[in-house]
Amino acid sequence: MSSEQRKAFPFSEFEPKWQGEWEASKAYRTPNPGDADFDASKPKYFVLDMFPYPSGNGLHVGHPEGYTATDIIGRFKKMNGFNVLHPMGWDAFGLPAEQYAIKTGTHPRVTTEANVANFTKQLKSLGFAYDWDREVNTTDPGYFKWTQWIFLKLYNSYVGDDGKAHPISELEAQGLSREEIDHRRLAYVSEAPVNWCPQLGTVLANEEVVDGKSEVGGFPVERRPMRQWMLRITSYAQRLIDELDGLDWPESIKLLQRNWIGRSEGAHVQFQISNFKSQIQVFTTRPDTLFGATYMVLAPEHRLVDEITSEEQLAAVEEYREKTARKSDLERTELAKEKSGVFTGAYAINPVNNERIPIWIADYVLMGYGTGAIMAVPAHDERDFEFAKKFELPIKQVVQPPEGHDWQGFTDNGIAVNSGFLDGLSTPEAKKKITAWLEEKGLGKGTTNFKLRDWLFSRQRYWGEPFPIVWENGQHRSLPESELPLMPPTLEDFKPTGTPEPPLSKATDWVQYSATAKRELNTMPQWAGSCWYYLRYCDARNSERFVGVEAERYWMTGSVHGSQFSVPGSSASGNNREQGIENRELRPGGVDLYVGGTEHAVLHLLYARFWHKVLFDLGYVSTPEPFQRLVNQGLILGEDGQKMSKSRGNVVNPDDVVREYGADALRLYEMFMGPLEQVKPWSMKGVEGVYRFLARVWRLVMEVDDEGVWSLSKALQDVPANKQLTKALHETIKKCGEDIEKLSFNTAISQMMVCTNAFTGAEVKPAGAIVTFLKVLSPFAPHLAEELNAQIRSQFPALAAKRFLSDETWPAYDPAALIEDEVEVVFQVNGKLRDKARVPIQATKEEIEQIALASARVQEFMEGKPAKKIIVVPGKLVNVVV
RNA sequence: GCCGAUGUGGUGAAAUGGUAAACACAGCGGACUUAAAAUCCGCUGCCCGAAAGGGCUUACCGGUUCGAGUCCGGUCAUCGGCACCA
Repeated sequence: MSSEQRKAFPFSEFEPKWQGEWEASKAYRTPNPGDADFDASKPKYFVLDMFPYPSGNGLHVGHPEGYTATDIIGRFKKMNGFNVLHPMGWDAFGLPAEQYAIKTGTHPRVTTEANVANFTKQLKSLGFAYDWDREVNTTDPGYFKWTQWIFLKLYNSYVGDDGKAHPISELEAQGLSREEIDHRRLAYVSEAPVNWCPQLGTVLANEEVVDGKSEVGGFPVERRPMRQWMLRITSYAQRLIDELDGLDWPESIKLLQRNWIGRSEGAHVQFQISNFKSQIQVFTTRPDTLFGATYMVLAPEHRLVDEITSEEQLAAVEEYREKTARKSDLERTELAKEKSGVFTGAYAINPVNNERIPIWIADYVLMGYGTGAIMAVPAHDERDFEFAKKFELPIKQVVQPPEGHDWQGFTDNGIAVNSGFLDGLSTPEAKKKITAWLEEKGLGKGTTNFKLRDWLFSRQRYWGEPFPIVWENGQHRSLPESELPLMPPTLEDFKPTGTPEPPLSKATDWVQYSATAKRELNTMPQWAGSCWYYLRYCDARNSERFVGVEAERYWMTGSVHGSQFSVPGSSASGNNREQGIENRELRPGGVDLYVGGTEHAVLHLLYARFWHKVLFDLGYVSTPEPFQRLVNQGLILGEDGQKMSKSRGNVVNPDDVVREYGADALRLYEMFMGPLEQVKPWSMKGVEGVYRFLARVWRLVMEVDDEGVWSLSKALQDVPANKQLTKALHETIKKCGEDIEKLSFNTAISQMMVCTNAFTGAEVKPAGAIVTFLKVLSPFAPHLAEELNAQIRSQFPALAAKRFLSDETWPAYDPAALIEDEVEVVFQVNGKLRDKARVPIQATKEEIEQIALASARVQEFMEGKPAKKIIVVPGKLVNVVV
């Protein structure tokens, strides 16, 4: 549609006008506790979007999907008397900005600023009710000062026996040595094999490596040992699993996190190495199969390999180790099907039967999980089974499967056989008994293992938060808080060095902290800033603290007074959940609703929960969990049903849609497409459909003359709505209110369409009822609703909202208006629909039954047989069974 | 391989165990118009039938129920996640 063509309603005039008025009057400013206009009697509602990375491509149609959903909820809650916190900000550190900067030579701060300006303009053109005074930007020194501050909290904390974070000073008081303390810090330095990506010139977290390639860019990743900063997230593994229980998250996302953390129960078992002093410790989830262990496998990198390898096997072992080391992770997983390995020449003693069993090395045993060594039970483990077949190692049955299963490769529960004192026990019983036996003999111990590894937290980048750490005499120490924020150096050349040496090394002056101390050269990963931004929104301009005490308490718990949490996690148990919803103080999460994509299920959402728990343990926040309710919006596909991408040419630009159909149409369409959580394809025809709907609403109030000038419709009058319109209106108030709570926006919109169609058919338009309708419409299409309200106010000042519709109260529906005198009841014979009739609403069951039996069509299908049974559902149906 | 989600008209979809397909899109017909666009009104799951009407229909098979898109068991397909985790 060209711009010359007349628009169905002048959205391009009134949308910017209202955006300007809302901004000028700070219509969506949200006062904090302590502000003069703060109303402590109102409940709070914190509705959060996953803040965007301001990329150079600008807004994608996927962004407004979640943002419109939260905007509708926020506006609705405000009209229902809540103090609503609905903020927006920028996750602006990160690889793409730096990659772009390297390519173009423009400083990342410059491109980031330009991108933020563009995103801001785009978001403002959509009329979201954000409190822009609370805007945060992770690259702002006033923000990353506190990211660095939280890092110092991690650096200066350890996890005690109670499973909670404590200040490191407690260990100092106990007289622990410097080395012992460094060993316990939540942020620590480790020299370990890490994921190094040569093309990106940085290391990556496990979570950022997909199929052996970098998540950003898809470049190969290799493992190499490097000195890196790690965060001890594994200390929180159990709590990160347990405390999911109290959260209103999709079960699938909870499961994804549980699987990622990967808890498994089993035992550590010690195996003596024959003719050596050393022992091999293995982790197994099946200690009950110990009698079936016929060989052992060490990871090729295992430190005992050097010690135990025999002369004859030395060459073969060395060759195999080198070959494995050269393999990238990708190759190691791709070749997973074919087992490989080499005998070390050494033997271990099986502690239960003193049998000598060979020790092999093989790359199917991973150094990073468990102890990097396994006892192989080929009869009852698929991988061991394959390996044993290939290398002709003995396979010994120790579990009797149920009827009809082959014991070879049987991995489920059964009955222990050939297992001495375990014989006849079921698998769970045998596990218990052997674990007790091992513990008694000092040969092993029941243990829990997690797949989750500690979080690799340093990157060799320029565009990230510098660590507030200096090195002196080979030791690290933290900067005092007074030196925060630690600004990055102003580098002209921020390109990677081509070696693992970070680019900050080029800032030689900056690096030299003092005559004897140098700064840490790594920077933090992009996730750092997004781990706590929701807290900053509560008090975004606070320069004294990362978030004010009262602001945090109010927005996270709703309480203006003390915190209710004394024992972390205890309130998060399933039993308290129902109560917790009643009594919001008992809910573990602070943010009432968090909407964003699934792609953050295990990255951002896990990291943020971890930081939040540390801050909670240390007493800096009031809730054990950050996000109470999480909703994932579904991906929007291109018109061709494929994922939108430049190469496919199916990308829809929200700016184009706003230009041609207006912001309200874009908002409404994205909500009308289907359920929020569903994946759904874009359709421009669909946009036109909601655009037509908005035009119909417009024409309820406005009419056009021959010159194309719009004026208030003469059909609009100050008269009460008739019974039929009143019913349509009140049904709409009811259904939209309920649907918004359920996030069922598509059905709310269809109800508004039904209502509008009813009003369109009426000759006289009752102005008061239309204003009520506009209130219901306003969270969805705020510009149109505001404009029509203002138009109506010009002639019927008593009927319209005085200032903005968002200041109005959500209308109440009258249940009496919904009731009709007569209802249609359907008559079934043997469950098949045969007739219908309108009956008075107060008709008794007996009366309805009589009407049904009197129906000629019912009688015809009863074929003269007597009714065996008659089911009457008042107001609905009668089913006659013959 | 394991885990999860989803299967309803030509399309997006709707349906507290109670009239399947609301609301839209597309299509068809009509009104207005010199004409078109826009707007307004009507029709539109499939099969048989001139019609009245009848039969069938929520991926497939079976079960529970007076009654199943909805609940239970099984099968298949698509999408997403994880994947040598001992």
